[in-house]
Amino acid sequence: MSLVDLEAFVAVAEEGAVGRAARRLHVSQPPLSRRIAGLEAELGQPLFRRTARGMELLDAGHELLGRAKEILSRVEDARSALRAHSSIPGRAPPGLRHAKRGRADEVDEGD
Amino acid sequence: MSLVDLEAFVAVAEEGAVGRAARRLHVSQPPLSRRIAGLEAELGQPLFRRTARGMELLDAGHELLGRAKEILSRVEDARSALRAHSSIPGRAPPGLRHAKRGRADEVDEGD
DNA sequence: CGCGGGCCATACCGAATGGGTATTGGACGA
DNA sequence: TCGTCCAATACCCATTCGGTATGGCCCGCG
Repeated sequence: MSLVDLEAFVAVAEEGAVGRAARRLHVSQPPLSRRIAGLEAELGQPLFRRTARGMELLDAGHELLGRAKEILSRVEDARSALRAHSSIPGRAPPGLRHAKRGRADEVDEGD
Repeated sequence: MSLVDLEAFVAVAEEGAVGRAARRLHVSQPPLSRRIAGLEAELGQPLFRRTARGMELLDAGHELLGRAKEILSRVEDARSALRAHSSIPGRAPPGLRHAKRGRADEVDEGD
């Protein structure tokens, strides 16, 4: 269970369909579908019921949804806290992230 | 910032040295060292000060430490809640995780 | 003062992860 | 029955990631 898994899960839960969630997350449907399946496998139980027109949250899924959102928001908090806390000792304006061994530095554009 | 990053960070913070943390996490030192460096790069600021005998938490590091532990514990909670909640609709005893596309199913032995 | 042992960082390589395209199969509505 | 929307699978390639080997630094001890 990684944070990416949780984001994927939340997106699918909220969109009610892998395809739509995939568009929302800017990935294609199959990887996302696999990710959900992998998450369910890891947890040892299904989170969704596959219907003809999408994915419907199961009980376990509901249980997870709240917690997942909670966790993701804490992560966001941590990120911004760190940003705020930014370099009280030795600052360095963002923009130069000197990531030696690639770390994509992704930007979230709001389309 | 992934959960693995956070675990790594916490381990290093608590052990005070990458090498010891690496042993604790059952990985070798270089990947862990890289992971910390990557995390710092991603956050845009150092979390540790490298001294001759280990890693010393910086302010930003302290800030992160609490939050990281909090997040990790929530994740654990989610896991056990899911386990408890286990398959009220359609059970399936653990042991068969049918993970199609490898998901290592790691077991944490307590050495 | 040189040697040994602790530490972290880098270089390099091979295995595993992960995303993308193409495709299949089921369910529904026109 | 056909067209559409859905998720799952098969396959392939790029990227990520961990391990080994190595280097450089700093300290304490003989």
